[in-house]
Amino acid sequence: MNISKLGYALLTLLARGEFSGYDLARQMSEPIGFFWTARHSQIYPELAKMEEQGLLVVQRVEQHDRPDKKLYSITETGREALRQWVTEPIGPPVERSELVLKAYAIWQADPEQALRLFREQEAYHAAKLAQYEKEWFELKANTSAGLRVDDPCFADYITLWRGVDFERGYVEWCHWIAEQFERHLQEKKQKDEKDEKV
Amino acid sequence: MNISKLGYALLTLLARGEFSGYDLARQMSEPIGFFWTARHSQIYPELAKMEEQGLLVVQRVEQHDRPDKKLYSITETGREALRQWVTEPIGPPVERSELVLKAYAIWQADPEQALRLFREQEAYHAAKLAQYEKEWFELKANTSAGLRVDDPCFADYITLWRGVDFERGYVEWCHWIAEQFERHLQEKKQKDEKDEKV
DNA sequence: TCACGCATGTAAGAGGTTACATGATTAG
DNA sequence: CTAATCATGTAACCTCTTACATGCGTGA
Repeated sequence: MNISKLGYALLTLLARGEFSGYDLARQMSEPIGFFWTARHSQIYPELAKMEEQGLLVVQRVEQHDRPDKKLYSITETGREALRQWVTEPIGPPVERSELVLKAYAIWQADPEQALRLFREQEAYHAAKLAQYEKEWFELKANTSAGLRVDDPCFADYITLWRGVDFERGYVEWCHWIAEQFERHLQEKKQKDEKDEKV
Repeated sequence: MNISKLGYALLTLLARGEFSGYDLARQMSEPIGFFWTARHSQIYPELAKMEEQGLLVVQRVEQHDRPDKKLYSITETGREALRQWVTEPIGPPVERSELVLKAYAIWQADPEQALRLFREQEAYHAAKLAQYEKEWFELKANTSAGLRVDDPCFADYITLWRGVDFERGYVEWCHWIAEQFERHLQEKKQKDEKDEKV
C-alpha cells in the first residue's frame, strides 16, 4: 500500500472523527500537533491520494454561510492499516533541534545576545508549557476515575504528558543557561569598574 | 550569503576543529549528533558549496595507509557568519516524533503489541540515556571548577544535559505506558479465567 | 472597505533519504 | 576470503516549505 508518515498522521486524526482537509491542517499546525506538523499544501494532495487507495472516503458537504467542504472519513481498510502500523517497530528517531544546535555553538556568541536568546526561548517554552499543562489538568479532572488503555482519552493523556515534560525540560534548561550568561555579564561589569579605578 | 541549517550545523562543528567530510558525517550520525543529523550524500555537496562561498578552506591530506582526505577548516568569514547566526531568534520549532504520533493512536492497538513496542522503546531510550549520562558525568568530573560560558566545554555540558533530560523523560514515559498495558492484560486474563469457571 | 476566517487547490524549489558507484587497507 | 573501516562522490526520489491562486461571508 505504501503509506507515508504524513498518511499515518492523517489516519491517526481521522480515526477519531470525520474532518475536512482544512480541519486537519489546523490540527496539524500549532498548537495541537506538537509531535507532527504539515501544511495544507501537503495535506490536500495526500488526502486525494489516500482516497484513491481506498483508505478514506470523501463526502461533499454543502454549507450556506461558508464554502462547501469535503468531509473525509476513515474506511475499514484505513483503520486496519493504522492498527498495523501503530505497533510496528520504530527506527532510530531523527531529532532536529535548532536551539540545541545553537547551544552547541554558544561559546562563540556575544554574551548579551546569548542571554537575550535564552530568555526569549524560556518565555516561548513557558507559554507552551502553560498551554499543555492546562489541557492536561482539565483532562485529569474529567477522568479522575482512571483511564482504560483502549480509550482515546488515554492517548490524549500520555501525549499531553509528553508535551508537558518536554516543555518543562526546555524551560528549566533555558533558565539555567540564561542565569549563567547573566552571572558572566555581572562579573565582567565588576571587573571593568575595578579596572577603571586603577 | 544564504546558508542552510545544515551549513550552520557544519560550521558549528568546524568551529571546534578541522574535519573531513567523512569525519563530519560520523559526527552528524549516531551517537553525537542527537540534535541534528545528515548523511554523507548531503554533506559532501554542501561542503563544496560552502568552500566556493569562502566559508571554508580545504586542504588535501595524503595518507599512505588510507585513502587521501580533504580537511576542511573554517575561515574568518565562516566564523563571523556562525557568530551572527548563533544568537539570531528562532521560529517555532518543528517537532516530529513518530513515537508520540503512535502514542496518539495507541488506543486502537492490540494491547500485547503495544506493550512490546513501549518495552522496546524504553530499552532504546534507556541505552541512549546511559550513553549521554556517562559522557556528561565524565565532563562534570573533568571540569569540577565550573565552566565559563565562552568555553566550548560549557556548550558540551548544556548539550549533553539536554540529551540526558530528554532521554530520561522518554524512559519514564515509556515505562509508565508499558505498565498500564501490563495491568490491562493481567485484568483481562483474570476476567477470562473467571469466565471459564462459570 | 479591508482584513480575517473558511475552504481548496497547484507549482517551484529546498531539504533529505536511499541507492548506486569505486577502491584501498586491515582484521578475523 | 570476507567483512568492516576509511574515503568521496552522484542520481533518483520522496518530503516539506513557500508562494501563487481563487472566492465567499462577516465583523470592525
